[in-house]
Amino acid sequence: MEQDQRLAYALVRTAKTYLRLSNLGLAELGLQQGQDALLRYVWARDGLPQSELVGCLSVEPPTVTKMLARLEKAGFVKRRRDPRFKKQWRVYLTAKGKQIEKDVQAHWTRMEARATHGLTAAEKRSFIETAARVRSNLIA
Amino acid sequence: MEQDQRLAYALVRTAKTYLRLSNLGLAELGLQQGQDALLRYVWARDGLPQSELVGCLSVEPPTVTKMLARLEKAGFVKRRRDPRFKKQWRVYLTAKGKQIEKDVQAHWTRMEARATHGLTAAEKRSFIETAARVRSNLIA
DNA sequence: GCCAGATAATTAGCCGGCTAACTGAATTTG
DNA sequence: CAAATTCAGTTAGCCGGCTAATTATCTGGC
Repeated sequence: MEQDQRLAYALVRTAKTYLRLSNLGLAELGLQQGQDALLRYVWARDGLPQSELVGCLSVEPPTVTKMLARLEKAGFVKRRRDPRFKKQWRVYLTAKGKQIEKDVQAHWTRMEARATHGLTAAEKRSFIETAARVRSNLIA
Repeated sequence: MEQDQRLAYALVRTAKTYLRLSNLGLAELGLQQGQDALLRYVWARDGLPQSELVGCLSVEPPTVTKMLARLEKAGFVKRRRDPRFKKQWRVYLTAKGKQIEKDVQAHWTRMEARATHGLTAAEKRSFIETAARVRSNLIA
């Protein structure tokens, strides 16, 4: 079909395929869908404000509220009000949240190897660069 | 961050950005999220069986059930049982469903132009081809 | 012909995403 | 200082996606 000539179609279809497969691995670690994406930022900076997650994840505030509620319920993070700036919540890792980091990173590494199998370094670099240009076209 | 060197990260992030923007345009036409993707197959073959949509969209049966229920409620399609093969439902366009086709295709064309702005034909082709290889790596 | 198994679709219930409308805290401004 | 505004986060409710379990309809083998 002519649709198959569209970059957008290839992009979205491939991303969906990736996410579907990736979620299987995450489920084995006790995580759902985009929870790894959120944890990534908490691993990088323990205690970051909730509002910053909204920015990092490019997602709306209610989405973060729900995700954190579930991650907290599942025992990966806990939230505390900032004592000086009380309208703000900060997100902290629990022991369980810290422990799972290396498993998730191993999962990402495995997924990346599988996705890029048979690509040269140049092909991979070129794909990433084009994706970045497409994204900035869309944001502009 | 090192994450930015991963193809998968670039892929998923760009696709999300695309979908978010695309949905704004679809909303103006009275459609939601993936409803255009489903309609595409009905435009190509009016009266196709519901089960075929499951295959085309690479999605699970309950997802199609829900999407069709909403598209039907919104008046874009109607479903009829196959008279000979009664366990199967077929999906037909309404007048409204037919009318909207050209608007959606114009939307896709606009989005594609915006996404690929500044890319050469070769860059675009190369991106699509790499995406296809990544996808087949993941499916295998 | 009849019963077992495969197949088409549905229901219930969960998660991630959104918008709209709201609460409560902090800051700006008259 | 008080009122208005802006900002952080929540709640409700919708949609697209999933899995698990169920219903209804074929199809095959005995």
